[in-house]
Amino acid sequence: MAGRTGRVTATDVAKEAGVSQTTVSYVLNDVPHQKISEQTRRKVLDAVAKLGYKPSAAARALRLGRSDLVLMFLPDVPVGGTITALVEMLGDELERHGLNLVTRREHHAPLKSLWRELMPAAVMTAFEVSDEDVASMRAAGIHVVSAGMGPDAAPGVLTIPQTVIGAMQVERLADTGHVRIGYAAPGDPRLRDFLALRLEGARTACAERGLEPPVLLDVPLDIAAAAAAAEQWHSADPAVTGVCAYNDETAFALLAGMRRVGLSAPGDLAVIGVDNDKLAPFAMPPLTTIDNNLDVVVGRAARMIVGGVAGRALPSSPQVTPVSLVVRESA
Amino acid sequence: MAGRTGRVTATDVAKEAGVSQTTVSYVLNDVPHQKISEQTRRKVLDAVAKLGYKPSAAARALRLGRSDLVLMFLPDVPVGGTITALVEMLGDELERHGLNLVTRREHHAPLKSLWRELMPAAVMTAFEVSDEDVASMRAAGIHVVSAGMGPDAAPGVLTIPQTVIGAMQVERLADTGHVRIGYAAPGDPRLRDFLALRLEGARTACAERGLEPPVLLDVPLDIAAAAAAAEQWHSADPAVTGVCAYNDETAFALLAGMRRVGLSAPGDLAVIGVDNDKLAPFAMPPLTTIDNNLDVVVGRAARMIVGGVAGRALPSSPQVTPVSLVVRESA
DNA sequence: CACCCTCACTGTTACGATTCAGTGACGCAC
DNA sequence: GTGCGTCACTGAATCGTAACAGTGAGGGTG
Repeated sequence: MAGRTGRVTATDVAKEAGVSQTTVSYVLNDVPHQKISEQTRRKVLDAVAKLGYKPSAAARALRLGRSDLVLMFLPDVPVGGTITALVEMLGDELERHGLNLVTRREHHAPLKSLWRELMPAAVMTAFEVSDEDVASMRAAGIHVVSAGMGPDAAPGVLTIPQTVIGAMQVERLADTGHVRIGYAAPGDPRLRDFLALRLEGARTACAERGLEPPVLLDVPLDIAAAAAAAEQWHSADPAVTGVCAYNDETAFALLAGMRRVGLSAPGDLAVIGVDNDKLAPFAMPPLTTIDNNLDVVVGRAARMIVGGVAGRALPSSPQVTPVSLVVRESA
Repeated sequence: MAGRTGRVTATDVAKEAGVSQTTVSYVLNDVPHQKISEQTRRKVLDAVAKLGYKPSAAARALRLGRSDLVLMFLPDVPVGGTITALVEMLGDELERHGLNLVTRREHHAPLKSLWRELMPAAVMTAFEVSDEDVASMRAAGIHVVSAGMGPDAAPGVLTIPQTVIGAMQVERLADTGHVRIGYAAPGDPRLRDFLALRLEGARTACAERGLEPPVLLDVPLDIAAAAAAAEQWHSADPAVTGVCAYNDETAFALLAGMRRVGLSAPGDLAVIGVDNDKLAPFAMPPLTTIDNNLDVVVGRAARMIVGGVAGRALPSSPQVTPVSLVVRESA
């Protein structure tokens, strides 16, 4: 049955079923304009089951010129948090459609080298990629789905509107009576791009409400440093009474720093995070935050990727994900 | 230069360099017993650079009978937390050696079907796999690295000793004067296997110290439920004064529940977690926990995988990862 | 009964890499 | 000057699948 390599091939199945290897391929791929009798189809399927045949992904990829891999390029941000969850969810979803997700950090491999090697069915980028790169990938028959973070909702681009996040934070604080707003930036410089957009959203929202622009301070993941920032906001004149944190991590650090210097939320300083971290409900006090609805993003991304691979065109309508406010007690 | 497919092949490089395609392959793979003159080598390398040639992973995989993919089977535990970080780190590490990590949940695809399709260079399993499966993978030339969680340190198996974690938690509590110990189990039934081992470790440690076995209560990720559990421990007779939490998440929930009913840590109830979550220092009070040193695990796993693929034998010595106590304030 | 279709298949090639088995050219020994 | 051994390459087979280009059998038409 199997050759000396031990692998069961389509030829083995053909022999077992008493048909040609071509027929096996036609049956398994449900080739549109090929008529296969029910009887033959059954024989082939039985042989497949009996021998436990699994087509070789490598041979298929070589023949088709593209693999069943989906390549995801990630921005070079610290591990953990939102992106990791996104990867996890997307991987699960693609798996259901027979695709395999492989992730890659932006800085490690220059885009170009990798996609030429792997010939992925699709590429998903979670950061800005040059139009030139996108064009050459598209030319090679690869479906490219981009996740933008800006406010620009280009057709076929999946957008998580970072500016809206910042704006929504400010609005919550303004709605609860705060007029002097602070912004807690993460220490990590790799988050610069995200920070810039969220901050811009916050600034714009302040302007729209007739408030001063937010007072920006770094809040690294360190209690002492966070405490210093808290004091600085609290003792400013006029005092900052509400702070937008870059994310929940930063918010946790800030809350811890506040405790260190005897400040409490939301009384002395209201704090609102971003991400709706699993631990957010257990913060002291429970953390009010912005949920970026990753499940929606993942669902859409998966649909665009799977659809694209199946030959359907990308949606031309903007794909902006809604973000939502989760009110708890800290703001 | 390139065929009608647009792809630059080794044949294109050969033509450009004025040598045979075989020679190109020899140069690029540094084939041991083939003598290639420096001049020819240079010509080939120049042509490669000029054309931007990248070997096709699919063709290589077909020929070699194995791809550059590393397949990782994960237990079906909730997303987030330790395992996700491990995947992230391992992916980065393998990438440095030209390998691509693909993850798969235990429940989705039965092991067998996937490895036959992908012909991975190695398979890493983070849970128990039947010896039969391992044997057939090994027979197919795939390197299998298993991460066990039990106390058994089989040769070639990477072990994160879950029992030691539970024991270490108890020891910390006992060392700080606690004699009546509680154990906070997570609500999620999918964590059952891990729970059983950690709990067993805790039980054994209690016995060795001459303490009663730990009082087990469920602490789901819900403040009210956690509060109830906290009161139950606190009002027991004799009272439980120190609790081992299944992980940091559970510990956060417990601490939040305790606040709800006016109990504080470590005074009324000392709490010790597991995982050394990024947010652990910012808990109220800062969370004492067990660090399972994932970086060490990842380093070893990567070394075993890369070594195995390169043909080196697996280390025969036990590969038990040290876990360590991180003392903060909650216990 | 010659012609053309459709049906239900089969023979063969191509995808792009690795690698076994040569093959001239050259040097050296006897 | 024949024999032998390196050296530095090249030709061709091979991996397993997809799909193009047939092919014989059977049926309907004029």
